[in-house]
Amino acid sequence: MAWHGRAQCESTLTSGASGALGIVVNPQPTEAVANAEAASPWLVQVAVDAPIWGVLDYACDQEIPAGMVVRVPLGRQVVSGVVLEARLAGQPRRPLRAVHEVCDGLPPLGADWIALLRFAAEYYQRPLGELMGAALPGWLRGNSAAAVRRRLQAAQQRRAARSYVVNPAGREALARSLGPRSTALWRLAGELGVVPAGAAPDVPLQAGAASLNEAQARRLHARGPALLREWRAAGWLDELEPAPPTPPALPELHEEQRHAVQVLQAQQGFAVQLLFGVTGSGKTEVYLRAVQHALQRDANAQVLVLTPEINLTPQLLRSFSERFPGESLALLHSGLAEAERFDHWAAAHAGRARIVLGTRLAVLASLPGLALVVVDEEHDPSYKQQEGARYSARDLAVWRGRQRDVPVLLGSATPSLESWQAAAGGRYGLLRMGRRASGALPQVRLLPSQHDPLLRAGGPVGQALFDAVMQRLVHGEQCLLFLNRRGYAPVLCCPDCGWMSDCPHCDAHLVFHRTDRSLRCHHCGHRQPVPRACPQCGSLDLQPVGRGTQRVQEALATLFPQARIARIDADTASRRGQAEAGFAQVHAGEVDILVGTQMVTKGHDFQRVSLVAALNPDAGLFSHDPRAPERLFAQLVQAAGRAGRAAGSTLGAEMLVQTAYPEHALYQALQRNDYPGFAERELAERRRAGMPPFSYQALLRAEHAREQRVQEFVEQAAQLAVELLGQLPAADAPTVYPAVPSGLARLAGVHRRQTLVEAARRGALHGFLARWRQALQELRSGVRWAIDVDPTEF
DNA sequence: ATACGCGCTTTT
DNA sequence: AAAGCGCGTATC
Repeated sequence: MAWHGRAQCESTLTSGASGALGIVVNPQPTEAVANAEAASPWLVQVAVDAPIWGVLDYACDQEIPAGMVVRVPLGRQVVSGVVLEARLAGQPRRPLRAVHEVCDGLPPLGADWIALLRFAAEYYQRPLGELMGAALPGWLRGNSAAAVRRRLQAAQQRRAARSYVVNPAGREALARSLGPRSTALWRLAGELGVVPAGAAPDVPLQAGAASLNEAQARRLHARGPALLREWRAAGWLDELEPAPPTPPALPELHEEQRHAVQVLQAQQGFAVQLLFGVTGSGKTEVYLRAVQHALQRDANAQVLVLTPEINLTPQLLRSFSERFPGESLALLHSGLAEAERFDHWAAAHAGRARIVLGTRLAVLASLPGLALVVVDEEHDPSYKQQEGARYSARDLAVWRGRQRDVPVLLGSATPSLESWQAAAGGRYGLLRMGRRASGALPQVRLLPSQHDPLLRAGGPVGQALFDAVMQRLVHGEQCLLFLNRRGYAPVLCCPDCGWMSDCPHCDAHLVFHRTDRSLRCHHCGHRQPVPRACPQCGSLDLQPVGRGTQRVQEALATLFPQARIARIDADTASRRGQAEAGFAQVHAGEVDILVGTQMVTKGHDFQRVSLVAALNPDAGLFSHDPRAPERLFAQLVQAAGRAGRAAGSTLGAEMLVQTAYPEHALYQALQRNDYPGFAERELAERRRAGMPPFSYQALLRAEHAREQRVQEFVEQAAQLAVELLGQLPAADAPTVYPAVPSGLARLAGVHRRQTLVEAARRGALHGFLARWRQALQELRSGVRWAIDVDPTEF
């Protein structure tokens, strides 16, 4: 299909500003307002990324198929949008602006992709254009059709890049032909291992340096690829045939894996399997086999593999690229540079990338050949987007599976209660893997903190934990200690007048950071120097209260003077790669004790760590957030998984929990390694309280700098809700709870309120939400608000 | 989002 | 009177 890049050129009167006297006659280039019937008979509906609820109408001189990406004028800028529909229109009611150009290099987005986004927009109560903006790579928004074409072409050339090696005859001939000068050409030749005659190769050639591909050559010299081809034509170079990838030997499956793989391979069409496997039970191998099966079945098949933010880094990626060396793999996550992400997105959209590995945003990618969806660590909270369109990537993954009638595989050692309940109810299949493939699960020991002398004296480590750590040190094994507070102390306090270091913008304490003597707000980023004296009474005796990772590190240095102690948290990891460097130190055995926040419990397997300890996890037991217990359980299980892969541990792997509530059911279940028991209790509680997954929730979140304005807004919202509920059948009507201040009632100087809505049926909730949202929009309140469907944070 | 206009306040 | 800015509104 031949699409002209320029659908309808704007007739820019460039001469408008150049009158003889230099008088600006028409400072704005006059745009074609395309209402002339003959020129632009087509009316195109376009979704653009702006907080606009409807779609926008543009004029065009040709039909454009649905799904095409177009550039359209919006206000005074030109942005990218997606064509939803084009039709021959009569006289438009008012003059329409013209489609600027069509991104003809991109194949149109498929009807299934548009249906996915329509669904997500409706379900999460957000504008379609906004969802599309989140789904399309940001690079597309700001670049012209020509730039898109160039970028696609460059990627094409990179793929086609051939590699060359110099042959024995060519070595001398090439050296002679180059002459003594032209350093640029010599750089190319040097890369091929050709040295000037007589020059002593003082730098030994690196292995592999003798082959050069066209992409590398381009970086060395603008005409690099052309030169390589010339030299090839002269017979000096040989083209290196890409070695056909050798399929790696497959590891033996253990019994549970074999069963899981068997079930997955027998699956036809849409079905969700929940792979409940303890840490180290070999879930990844099951994913790999399922992916392999899907790819083998159909040459056009694509698989989507989702992973939580942190886990993307090395391990899963390596597993996939090693297992499928010949397949094109696209990565989609926010860490990629914008243009690079576009390349990966385009590879997925073209169907070329057969494996698409990414974080939550990847669930919105265009995948014309989607044949399998895998969601690793499906319980992970990072699958829920917490701003803008607050979608759940896991839920949308399941939706996509149903839409395409393909299997979905959810994996976790601690499944979400939603998925667990779905499996219990038979809606999902359940595949259990309870055996660790290598080594035993760590023993969990609960250490009562209540009457511990060391803890009472204010230390971070009780007697039992001290002894345990000491033992590991003696045996040369590593320990990992974590707590969820970074900084030195969570608050600075004046013992004389009771003053506390509070954030001027948030309802939170300023955290004392000793290294740079600052007080910092971990919520809004506010930062100020530590006052010399109490700002309220002038006392010089300000005391740090509580413990953060810095203070723990300091205390440990005193307790274990012989140990090498490292700390990894958001502070030490502020600069890129610094965390990786810290992890590398641990791997290399240069560290005896690693202190950190939750950060250290994710993603990394430490071969020589045999003891993991949670210093004070009790806060998760009594939070007002109903999801705190399941998050705590998942975190502790995940942390435990960091230990005990140690093959050579003499003491055996242990997970220690310092707690004032060793009898608490959560810890008891943890100790028995009994996720099902924990889930059953939690679900019973949820059922009793009528909470999800036994009901469906949405949260109206509202915020404004002036407290009164938010308050008025939530009151009006409640009033509107009452009116709407009166119109709905009573049996079905959702419950609208009174508005309450959000968890952090004031954040960065903004006051926040929230209103919970709950219904027994999803349909009832959505019927209400759509109307409520519309009514709230019509208020034009000036208060920032949003509806969070299936909220996970309160 | 981004930009603009309106009406109010503050500044000159 | 001019400049400044908080707020509401439209973007096709």
